[in-house]
Amino acid sequence: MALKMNQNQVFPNCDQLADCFSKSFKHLNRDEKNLLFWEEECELLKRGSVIYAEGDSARGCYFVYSGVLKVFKTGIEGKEQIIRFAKSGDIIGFRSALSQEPACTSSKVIEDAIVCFIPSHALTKLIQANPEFSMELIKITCKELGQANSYITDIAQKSVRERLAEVLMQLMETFGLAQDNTLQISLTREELANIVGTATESVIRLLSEFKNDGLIEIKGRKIKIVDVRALKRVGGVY
Amino acid sequence: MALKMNQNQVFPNCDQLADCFSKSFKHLNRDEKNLLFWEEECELLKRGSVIYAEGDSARGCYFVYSGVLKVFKTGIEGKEQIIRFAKSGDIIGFRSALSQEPACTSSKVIEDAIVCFIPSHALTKLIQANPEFSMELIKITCKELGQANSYITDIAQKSVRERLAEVLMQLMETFGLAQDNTLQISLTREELANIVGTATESVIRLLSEFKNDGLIEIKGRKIKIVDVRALKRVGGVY
DNA sequence: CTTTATATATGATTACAGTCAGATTAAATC
DNA sequence: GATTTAATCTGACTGTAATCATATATAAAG
Repeated sequence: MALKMNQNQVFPNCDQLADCFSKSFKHLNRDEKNLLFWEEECELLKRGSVIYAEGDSARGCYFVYSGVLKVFKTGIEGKEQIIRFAKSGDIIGFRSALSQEPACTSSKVIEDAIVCFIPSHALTKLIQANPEFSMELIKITCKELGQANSYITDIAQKSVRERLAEVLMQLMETFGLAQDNTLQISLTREELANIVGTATESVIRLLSEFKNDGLIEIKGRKIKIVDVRALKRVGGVY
Repeated sequence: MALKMNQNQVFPNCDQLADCFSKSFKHLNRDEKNLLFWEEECELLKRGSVIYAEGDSARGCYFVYSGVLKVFKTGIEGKEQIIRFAKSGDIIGFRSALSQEPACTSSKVIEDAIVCFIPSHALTKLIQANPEFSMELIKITCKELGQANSYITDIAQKSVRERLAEVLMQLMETFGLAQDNTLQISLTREELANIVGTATESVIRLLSEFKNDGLIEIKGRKIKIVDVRALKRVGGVY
């Protein structure tokens, strides 16, 4: 499965990984970064590849060097609920790596990604050795928890229409817009539905309503954000 | 607001607090527990009291010695979404204490509680000094995150009927049953609705359906669990 | 004990969104 | 480029659960 980076120069070296890691974790010295990326078990993964799946007992976690992943749970009759996305600089799967419990989410590639495996022992050693790192890990987890709690409230109280508008705004925040105001991430209607927590058909209908109302423009999977203010109003985002 | 414990003997002393704390955090020595509870800022709070509210900038977090609290977010038109409960041995509010951001949830007393304030600096000092404590905090947060993710999936995919049955099972897990199989927590119908994420009327209707189907018995706010297997089946809990 | 407020209960109505079915288009694969 | 597969779209129908209205019961307050 895993390919050593030196087999192919598309893979980043230890320093490049460490630089990228510093986007999220600032309090690591050179030795500590070397510890994390010593084994340099990088993989180049194409759209659709599975990084780990619900129930897997993890021997480590994964650092995303490039590309985009979705983290999701599999619910009733296999329907995915997308929990979050991970992009360059993010770590995924450290929950089960640390608690030594089976993974409670799965992770798949949305945009071709380079992912680096970090063994549990390296992560644990860092927590032992570096309190600032622990603190950052706690803060990252707390932030995710805060977002999860917000999403519980939204999904429980807002309509599908409101949630879809909100999700478009979140995607704009997370992935940004191109020069032509197009979302820098392209998802299938089904994936959008699996974020919003609704049926694919509902997303299709609502997207064309948004188009008719002049809020967005659609070219296939590319969504152009036309009226941010109106979308935020629809989504109840302030 | 805060009352020193030595003013009134209903309050626990430092050792009692430390013992209770050890239910959740096992890797603390005597000195570290003393650090946490040195100030012993305990409060006795009655049902309905607010511990902290959304938007508050916290100077610390709270340790629950006894009683039950609800942690919730305030959504559309003031409707509460209950995120979780906290009981003896739990800490609440450390997210905003550590990140120095305003609280993103509120917390209210459900059953009269004794709560002890832990200042941010004590918590931070412990994280600096004790990696095992950091690890426990990370694991606790991760566990909460896992539960939040499950709940997102449930609320997005299950019916109100299924979710109510599931919530009853969760309450049974968390608070246990008395000798007569009655849930050891009594909530208003509105509070139940604010966990499930539905209207109060729907909870009322579904509870009496469950009663007619022989799954539960109701005496006011006391809910007697009659048929666990059937409730789990309805809730899709396995 | 009486009054007021809050919680619970039930009915009637509406509407949002899910499901099912079929048609069309786009994307992969050979 | 042809074939297969997957994704998108549209329509019709259904059902769950929200809302509104009102009655009753229970708890809190005077």
